[in-house]
Amino acid sequence: LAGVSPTTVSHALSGQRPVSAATRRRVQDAMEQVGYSPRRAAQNLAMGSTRLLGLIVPDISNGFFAELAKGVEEAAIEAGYNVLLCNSAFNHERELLYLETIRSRAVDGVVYAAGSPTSHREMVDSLGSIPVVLVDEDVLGSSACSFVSDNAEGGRLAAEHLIGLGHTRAIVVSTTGLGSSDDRAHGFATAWQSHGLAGPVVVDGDFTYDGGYAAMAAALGSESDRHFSAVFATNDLMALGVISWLLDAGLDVPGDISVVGFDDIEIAGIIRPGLTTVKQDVRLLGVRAAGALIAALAAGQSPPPTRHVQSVELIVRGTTSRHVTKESDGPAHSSHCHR
Amino acid sequence: LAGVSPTTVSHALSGQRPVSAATRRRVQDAMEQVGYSPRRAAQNLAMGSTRLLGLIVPDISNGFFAELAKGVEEAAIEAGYNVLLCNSAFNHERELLYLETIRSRAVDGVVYAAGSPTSHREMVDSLGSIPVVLVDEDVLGSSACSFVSDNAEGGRLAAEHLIGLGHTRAIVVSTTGLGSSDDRAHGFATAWQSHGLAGPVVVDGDFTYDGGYAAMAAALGSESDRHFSAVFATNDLMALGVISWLLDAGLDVPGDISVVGFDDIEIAGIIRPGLTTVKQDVRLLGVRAAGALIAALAAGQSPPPTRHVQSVELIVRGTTSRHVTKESDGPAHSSHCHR
DNA sequence: TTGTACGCGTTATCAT
DNA sequence: ATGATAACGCGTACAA
Repeated sequence: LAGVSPTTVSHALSGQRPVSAATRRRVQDAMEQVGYSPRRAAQNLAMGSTRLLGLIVPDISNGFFAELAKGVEEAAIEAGYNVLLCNSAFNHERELLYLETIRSRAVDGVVYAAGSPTSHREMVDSLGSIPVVLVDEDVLGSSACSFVSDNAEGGRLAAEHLIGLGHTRAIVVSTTGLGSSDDRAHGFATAWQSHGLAGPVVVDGDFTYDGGYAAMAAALGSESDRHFSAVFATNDLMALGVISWLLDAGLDVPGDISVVGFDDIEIAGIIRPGLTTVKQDVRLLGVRAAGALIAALAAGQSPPPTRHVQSVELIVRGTTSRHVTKESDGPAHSSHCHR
Repeated sequence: LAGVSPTTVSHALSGQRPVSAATRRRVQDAMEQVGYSPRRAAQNLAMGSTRLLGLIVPDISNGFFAELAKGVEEAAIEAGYNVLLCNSAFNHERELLYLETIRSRAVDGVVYAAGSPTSHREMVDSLGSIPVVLVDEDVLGSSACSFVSDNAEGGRLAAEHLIGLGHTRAIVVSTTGLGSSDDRAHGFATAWQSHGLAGPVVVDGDFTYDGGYAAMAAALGSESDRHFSAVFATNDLMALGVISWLLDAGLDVPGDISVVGFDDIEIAGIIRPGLTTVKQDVRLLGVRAAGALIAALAAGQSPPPTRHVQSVELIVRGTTSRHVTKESDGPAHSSHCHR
């Protein structure tokens, strides 16, 4: 060193106790000279805290989780934390491996975006006393702090929008079993029925572009039973798949069928016509989730088991239009509905 | 503990020296009972290695870097490493902060995707002896190991494709100063000129959808000097912006103008017509970069300063078509070209 | 205002 | 095949 004891160096940096200005200068100069910086590993060992946050996501290359990661990182760096990227790749073994990593690295807290409805409970429990916040998906039976978008409200907004345009028959393309998707579908159906309309048919499909395409194909490919003029897909990628299928089937969007999505991903505003969708601010969800976690950490506690619901917004673009009842509105046999 | 010395416990786990089967069992049982797992911080301190990789990206929510992160994580976890997410947000101060983080956390190695042409050299140098691999962008004057897609070849493929379709006049929308974009534009121009065609006009624009749109607007909005039938944009988002502008200007794609992009992002295959583009495998780029880094780490060295170039592939979709010279091929005053 | 001594949990070295 | 001891680098209670 340059003149003083290790103790003084430590306090000069942490400010935990008074250090004379002259001494502090000498310490800082010495640091500059040798390019010294405290080794985190040693600090961890001495203090018990790592200032490291674990971020568990199923697929970081998925735009949703990438956006979430951005928000989490933002809040983390702001508070002097770093983020350990844990990509479970929808693989349970990988998830368990990361659980072990999180324990052995003594991560201070975890932001857990499960992304699929499998065995969350077990995961959350096995974190033991490590503080966790859940994002996007609630975990049944677990009293953990969670941050979700108002999925049901989003479904309701989509329904009200379509109803306002005169639509009376719709189908919903949703990924059954996925909490967020179910909530969106349920919110849509509830609003739909509250207007005295016949409950929308729910079609199951993967939470992807192909899933949306396949769902439409499976539900409507063989039969010509198109008693609907609108589709609500529980995410934008599915909605794009739905639109592709409709176009391939020779139908016009929104001329024949209106389509509403969910998320407001970048493509939604790029395609022509633009996709009408329910926008959720995923980055902000990440910022808030990590913020709550960090606040709890600062207080030496786990975050309170509150369910934080973030509002969503309907973005009206070009894939929805007023429904007009016309002769060509469906296959011949459906016209008896209008008698 | 349960019966033996700390030394034996350590060796029972590491296998660094023979331990009797009975003893190993007792150790394992004891571990299960108390849910013990070695604290990484202490291992770091004792061994000097953290098995942590730093991943520096400018924007994790950008599909390119998210995909890259996925590949890096994959290779890392495979080799028992973890990934520290460093999102610089295109902010130099943030980048310096992360540099300090990387040093203090004693990260074993760094995967550095600079993403912009500012001050890389300084960054790489200040990492000191920490092994680095560069991804996507080379760093001038730095003899670091780098992994890039064959950008020039991609540009060439795009040019050859358009030339094969009979196009003779093209413009290139590129982000000047961005190495990868410049390489793509240069590869295109070189191939173009090698066929004796008049060099393509290069228009500058941000590396985004809006950048592509604005570039077209700036270059062609006021004048009607459309002496071209094809556009090569150096990434897909820009290409989408270009297409949007063309459509807004009342032009047909590919009827009037053919458009080629670069990257093959998901949207490219979703939009109608599909975007003809040059595909690069970003995930694989990440896997290879991290793999080389880890291999070097295992050998106790820095990765050799080789420039690894990964091949790219032309994906022909619907935004390119044969160029036919017709009356309506341009504004009236341009027809004198055909005399 | 500064210094001393100890502990954090693990591994390397040497000894048995 | 196992045990004892000394680091690793830092924070902090305690003493000065």
